Amino acid sequence: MMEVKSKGQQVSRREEILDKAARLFKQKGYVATTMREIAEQVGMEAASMYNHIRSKEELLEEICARVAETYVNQMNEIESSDLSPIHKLQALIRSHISITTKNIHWISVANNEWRHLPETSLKTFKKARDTYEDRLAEIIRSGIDCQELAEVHVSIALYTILSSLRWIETWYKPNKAYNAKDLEENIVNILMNGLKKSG
Amino acid sequence: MMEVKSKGQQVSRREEILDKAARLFKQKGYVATTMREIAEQVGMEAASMYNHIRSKEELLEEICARVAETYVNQMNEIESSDLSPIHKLQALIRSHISITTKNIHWISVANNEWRHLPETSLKTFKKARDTYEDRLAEIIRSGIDCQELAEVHVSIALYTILSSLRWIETWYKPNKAYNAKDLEENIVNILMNGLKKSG
DNA sequence: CCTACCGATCGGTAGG
DNA sequence: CCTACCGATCGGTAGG
Repeated sequence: MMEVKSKGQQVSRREEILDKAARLFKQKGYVATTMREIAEQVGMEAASMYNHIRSKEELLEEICARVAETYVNQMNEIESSDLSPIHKLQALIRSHISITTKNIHWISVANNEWRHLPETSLKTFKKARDTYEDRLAEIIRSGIDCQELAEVHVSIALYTILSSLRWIETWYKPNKAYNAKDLEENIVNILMNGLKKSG
Repeated sequence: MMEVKSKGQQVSRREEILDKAARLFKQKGYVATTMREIAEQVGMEAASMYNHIRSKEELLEEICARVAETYVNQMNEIESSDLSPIHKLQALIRSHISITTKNIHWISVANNEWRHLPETSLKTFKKARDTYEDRLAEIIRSGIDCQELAEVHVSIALYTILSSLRWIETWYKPNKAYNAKDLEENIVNILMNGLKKSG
């Protein structure tokens, strides 16, 4: 449910193209990835892909749109819960890390290649992202107001949190000295104790 | 001295090309930026630029190399100081933020476009980056050993710090509600208090 | 520093 | 799903 890409053995040809594209877009960047390279990964000629997709841009659009939707769904769930601000924030961080480690290629593309979206979907994506940030900022603000959080500058705290989370896709490798749970515990610890009012 | 790009009124044509290129590379990405666009910003024909530079790749190489050098110089200074680990870490974070806000385009390009470097300079860049990370990790490790820092996972702490700093170039705008000093204070606060041993 | 131009490669289409 | 192919654009060179 919090998976960006579809699962199961029998995925459609279209899903396969999307997933191979996401991997290549992450690895080489959207502009530097050619349709011929994607086709090679899928195992067909470049021209044949156009029976399943409309354009290269459409691939990027779908990847970004699904990622945005996943984040919004997560935010909806947590925001409507009855947790206190600090616990909402904590839940969001955990959920964010979990989504990222599970869909690392897709998230990476949405985070780094969205500026190459064509105008209409670019606008939509930016709006979704801005709304997400506003809602997270509101949670931080509430936390400060009810004295659960230290009196940091809201937008600096916001971006410090998002930065720490967004960069997971850059350096996280599942086969490291720590697993996704360790990652979660450590990051939550560093961020939350830094934000928590000590006095 | 900690400036990546050269200052002064009378910069050479080459420096002008490099700086315009850095701005465009940050804005559109290296691959999506054309030599014709850079030329237009400089005010000449694309072909004319080749009297000042060798290739498009050379522009990226020089930008990345200068940024890497700046960071290494900064690390050398702080590492050889007689500060305690926690104060070294703090000094590094402050210096890092200062360098970033002063050379935002160049730093952004080095952080996001380095993978498009040609093989030889790619190797050099990666090595410089890895060494930098190792040295920073060593500072964190010392801080944990002498009980100045909490017992976090070193590499997770390392990347959480670097992430928070690297993303400044994405969202920092000098004309915001806070200036570079505010930014410094707030980030140092969030990160350090999260790392500092509370007991 | 410009005009003229080139080989390579790109995203995408026609037609089967 | 493939073969054949096209218009556009790219980084870069020749020659002045």
